[in-house]
Amino acid sequence: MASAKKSVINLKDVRDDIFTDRCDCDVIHEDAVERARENMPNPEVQIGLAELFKVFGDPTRVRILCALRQGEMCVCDIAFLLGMTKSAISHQLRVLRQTNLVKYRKDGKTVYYSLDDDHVAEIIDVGAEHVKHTGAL
Amino acid sequence: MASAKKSVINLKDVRDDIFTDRCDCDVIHEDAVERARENMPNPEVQIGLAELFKVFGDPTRVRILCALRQGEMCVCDIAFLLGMTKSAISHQLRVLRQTNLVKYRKDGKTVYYSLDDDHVAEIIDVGAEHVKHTGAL
DNA sequence: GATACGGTTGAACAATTGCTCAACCGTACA
DNA sequence: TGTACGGTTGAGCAATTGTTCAACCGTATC
Repeated sequence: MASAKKSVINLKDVRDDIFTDRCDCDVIHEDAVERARENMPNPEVQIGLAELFKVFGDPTRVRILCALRQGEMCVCDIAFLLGMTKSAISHQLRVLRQTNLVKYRKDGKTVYYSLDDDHVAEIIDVGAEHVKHTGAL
Repeated sequence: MASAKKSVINLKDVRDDIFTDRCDCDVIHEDAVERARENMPNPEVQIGLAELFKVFGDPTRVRILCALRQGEMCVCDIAFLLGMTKSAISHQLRVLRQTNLVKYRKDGKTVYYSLDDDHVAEIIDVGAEHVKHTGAL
């Protein structure tokens, strides 16, 4: 839980999965497997991807990110906007902080949060485009 | 669970969250809240985003998608590549099918899976770029 | 100093989730 | 027809996760 690394997903476990052969079948198309193995992002990036998207994959967190995409806000503002408690929002902001998706600045009692990186907005936009395009709802 | 809609996240519950005021504080910056409320994607898109990213947010599923990004593969190939059982892979492929991220074709006993949409590859790429850029591991 | 308020935190609980296991379906081939 | 194999499925279990609740920290104001 409060492991040394901030990783939500245990990298070692996944590595074990990768290198321990638990497969219950033979390869049918060696060429396809070889092509995939060579061109896929390396395991570290794969796990990083899963961790990144996992954070985006919660309604509360993604709504917070959508809100912050429009400009910085304090915890109370976000709580009011989403109709949730400060505590619930603060817990999720902690996750977003630890994964470097938001940054913050303090001013007196107030803490202002904002997106940490242009990539974050970009990911939201690409995702939103897909959602609208497929109407997958 | 096996609800009428294929939604993993219950849209109605989130709507209730949105419109039921569970906030335990006052707005501090009305302008910021109003700006966010006006410019955020609508609730349907917000939930769609969370559902989409939730699917990407699992190591096994994202690795499957990374593999299929290099070309179509059958279940056995994927199982071998990831060192997992056909069953485990098949369960995850079902999720990917239901969310329209992969499509498939049958040929005899074999089922070939591939990405359903260019957006899927795009999302992987944008995410991978962010992961490499931040070194957030 | 006392009070109020923005914000954080940890424990606990309910809900969700991914894999395993065993059984099963369909197609191919002997 | 029987056997083998690719693939799917449902139940069950262990692990993870998001919210609530209560307590607490810091800063500002009286």
